[in-house]
Amino acid sequence: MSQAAPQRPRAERTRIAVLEAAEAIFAEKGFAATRLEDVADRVGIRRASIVYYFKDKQELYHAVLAGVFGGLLEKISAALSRPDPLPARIEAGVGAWVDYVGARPSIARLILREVADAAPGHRPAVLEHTRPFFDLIRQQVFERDGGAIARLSPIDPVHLASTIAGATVFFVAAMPALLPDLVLDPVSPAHLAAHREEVLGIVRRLLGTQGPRKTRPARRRASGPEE
Amino acid sequence: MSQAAPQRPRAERTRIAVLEAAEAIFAEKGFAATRLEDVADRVGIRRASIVYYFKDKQELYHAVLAGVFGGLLEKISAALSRPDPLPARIEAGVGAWVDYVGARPSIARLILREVADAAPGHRPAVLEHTRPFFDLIRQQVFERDGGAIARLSPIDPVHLASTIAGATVFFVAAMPALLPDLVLDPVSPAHLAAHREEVLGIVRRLLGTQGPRKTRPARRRASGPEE
DNA sequence: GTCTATAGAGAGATAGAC
DNA sequence: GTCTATCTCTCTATAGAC
Repeated sequence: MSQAAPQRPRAERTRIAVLEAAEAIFAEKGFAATRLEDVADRVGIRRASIVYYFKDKQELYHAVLAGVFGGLLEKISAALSRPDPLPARIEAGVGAWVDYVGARPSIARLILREVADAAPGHRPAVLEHTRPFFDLIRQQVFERDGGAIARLSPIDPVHLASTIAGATVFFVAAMPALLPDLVLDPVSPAHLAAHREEVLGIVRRLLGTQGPRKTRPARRRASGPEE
Repeated sequence: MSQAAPQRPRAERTRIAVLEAAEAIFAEKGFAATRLEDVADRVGIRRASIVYYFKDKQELYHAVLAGVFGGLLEKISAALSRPDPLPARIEAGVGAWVDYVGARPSIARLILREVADAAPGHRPAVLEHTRPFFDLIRQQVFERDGGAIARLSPIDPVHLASTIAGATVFFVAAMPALLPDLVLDPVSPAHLAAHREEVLGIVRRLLGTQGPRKTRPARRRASGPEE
C-alpha cells in the first residue's frame, strides 16, 4: 500500500507483470502467434528483459499454465475436500470450476487451445498440469466414502467432466466471440450464475441425483404443441 | 472408377487434395503454426503450387472453413426442415450436428481454435460462415409453427446452442488429448452414439420436454449415501 | 500446372554495455 | 535488472523456367 516500501522487490514485481501479460496474450492469440515483443510492450519493458526471467518462450508459456492450473486445482481441491456427502461435494466442485473460469476467463481460451493442439504424437503441454486433477478426483470422489459414487450412478466420469468442461469454456469464450452484436458479458455475475445453474442441472441429471423437478416440470403430451 | 478417364480434371483433383490436406493441418496445428510446406508435402507437391490455386495462406484457410461449414449447414438444414413437429425437429438437428462432427472431426478443432481466437476488436474468420446458421435456426425453429418454441420452454437458445456445441467439440477433441493413455476413439460408432444420447438428454432437459424418465429414475433420499 | 530460386519480412535468441 | 545491437533461422510470397 505504501509506495516507499514496496512489499515485493522489483524483480518479483516485474516477473509477475510478465506472467500476467503473457497469460492475457497467450490466451488471446495462442502460442505461435504471440510475439514476445507484444508481451514486453504490455509490461512496458523490452523484449530482452523477458528472457532475463524466462529462458525462452516455451518456459514462459509453461509458467503461465502452471499459474493458471495451480490456482484452479486449489479451488477445486478445497471444494471436493469438504466434509459433505457425495453429491453435494461434486456440485461444490463444479461450482468452484465455473466460478474460477468466470473470475479468470483467460483459462477458458488457454484450455480451448491446448485441446485443439493435442494430436496423436504430440503430448500437449497441458498434460503436465492435469495429472493432479485426476489424482484429486480419484481420491475425493472415487475412493472416499468407500466408493459411494458407484451407488449413485454408472455415469462415465470422464464423459461427465468433458461435458462440463466443454460447456463452460465454450460459454465463456464463445458467447462474445460468435455473437459480437450482443452486448453480453458471460462473465457478469448474472450470466455466470445462470450458467452455473444450468451446468449443475446437467450434473444432477447425469448423476441421477436430480430429485423431484421443481423449476421446470416435464410437460406431458396433453396440451403440447405436437400436431 | 476407371483410371483412363478420370472424372475430374487434374487441376480440380489437385485443388481438392490441397483443401483436404489443409483442413487436416490447420485443424491440427492452427493457422499461425501451419506451414504451407507441410500442406504441400502432404499432397506431394511443392509449396509454390499451392499458390497457383489459392492466392495466399489466408485464402486457403477461408476456403477450408467454407467447405467444412458448408457441409455442416447442409446436414443441419436438412434435419430442421423436416415436416415433424418441433421438439423432434430440434432433436434431429442436434443429432445431425453430432454425427457431422463425428464424421469430420477436424471441424471440432477448427471451431475450438476459432472460438479461442475471437477477441474484442478481432472479428474471427468463422463469423462469415456462421450467419447462415443463425438464419436457419430463426426460420426453422423460431418463426415456423407460429412460435411454438416459446410455448415449449423459456430457455435461451444461444445458451442451449453454446452448451451443445461446447460439449460435442470438447468431447471429440479433448478425450484423446487429455487421456492419451486410454485407447479410446470418441468418433467410434459406440462412443459417438453414447455422446449423442447424452446431448439429447441435455437438450430435452433444457427444453423441458424430457417426459417421464425411464432409463435412470431419480433416486429419492430413502437409501442414498447421504449421511 | 508444377517446378526452382530468391527476395524480404518477422521474430526468437544471444552478447554485451550500462 | 534493463537496455541496444545483432545474429540467425524460418516461412511467406514472388519471379520466372519448363
